[in-house]
Amino acid sequence: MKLSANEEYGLRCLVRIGYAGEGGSLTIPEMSQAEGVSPAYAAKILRVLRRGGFVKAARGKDGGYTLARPAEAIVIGDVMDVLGGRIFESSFCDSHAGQAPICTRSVDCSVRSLWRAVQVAVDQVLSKATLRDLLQNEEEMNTWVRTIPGAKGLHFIQ
Amino acid sequence: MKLSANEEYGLRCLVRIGYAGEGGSLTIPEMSQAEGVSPAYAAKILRVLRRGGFVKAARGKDGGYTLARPAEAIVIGDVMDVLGGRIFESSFCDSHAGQAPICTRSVDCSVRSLWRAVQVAVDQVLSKATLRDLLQNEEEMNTWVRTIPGAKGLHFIQ
DNA sequence: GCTAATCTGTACTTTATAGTCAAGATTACT
DNA sequence: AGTAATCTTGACTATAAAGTACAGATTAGC
Ligand code: FES
Ligand code: FES
Repeated sequence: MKLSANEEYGLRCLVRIGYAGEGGSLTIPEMSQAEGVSPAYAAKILRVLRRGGFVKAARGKDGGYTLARPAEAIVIGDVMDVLGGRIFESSFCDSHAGQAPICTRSVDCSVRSLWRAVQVAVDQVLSKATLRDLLQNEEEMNTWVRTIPGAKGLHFIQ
Repeated sequence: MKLSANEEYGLRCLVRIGYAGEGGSLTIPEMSQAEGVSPAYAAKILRVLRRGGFVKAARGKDGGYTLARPAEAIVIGDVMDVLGGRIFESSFCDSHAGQAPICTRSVDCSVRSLWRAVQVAVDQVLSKATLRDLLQNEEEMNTWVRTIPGAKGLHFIQ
């Protein structure tokens, strides 16, 4: 249950493109230098974002990447699904069922219930965040985070 | 941000040992058959749980694994930390900082703020769950999940 | 002491993820 | 048309995670 490199870098790249604004665009070399990764790797990450429909690319001279939609129309939860999949896929329970009770027939399993609760908790945060929310500084973002309904416990974020 | 195999199997194994009750114990071959994994792999998983201090092992004939503490004293959040680490480790920001703004000096980063919010949301669920809560069937567990403060949105769990 | 059942530790192989490389396709400009 | 800047793709290598193999150590019972 760690963030993958795809998720970390992917979201950062998307934020950088968002910062470029409406008309602005970012090239692979620019992204590479900004994130401190190789151009080839930046290209690979940006491809995932493009195929996910979050950014669009312009080829040729003066080309680059730009947002495919306004920042407020890009839900971070959707981005994360494309970059790194879901925490809990119920297919795991089907394919990894054991012999004895608990998970056997994938029915009546308290563990699965817990995984779903965790997934919902994460979705509550990520489905309410849009790229627009991330295009602000950390302090403003922390203020925003406190507005998430059902996330009262976040008050200890400074 | 997927569940790792360690986390999936590790928690299942712990639940099975918990089911064995106070005096009861489970051997590696038993666990192997129950979970449908090789004995060697079951042993590897159980070692992690043992070194985490959640179960204790008895060697020799009539040996096996048993809980190191009462089920209600085992917090699932602690178990998950041992099995799969945290979602967001701030060390990532330090070691993977780019050149241009946003994450550069690991200050004033809205993305990091979001990761922290996700981590807190997960901790809210996992820090309130004990092994005792998992030693019941799925329906009872779903009822329990709804009692988590700050997780009102979980009502759509059936 | 011997044996069978059990856990323990290290090293190995396999598979998935992370990251690189090189050849090709597109576009703006002249 | 030619050139330079740019994205696109598939295959490649490196590293981490998943899963296996095996020799060794411990204990109960005889
Ligand atoms: S059915 Fe998936 S963890 Fe039990
Ligand atoms: S400082 Fe870590 S994501 Fe920005």
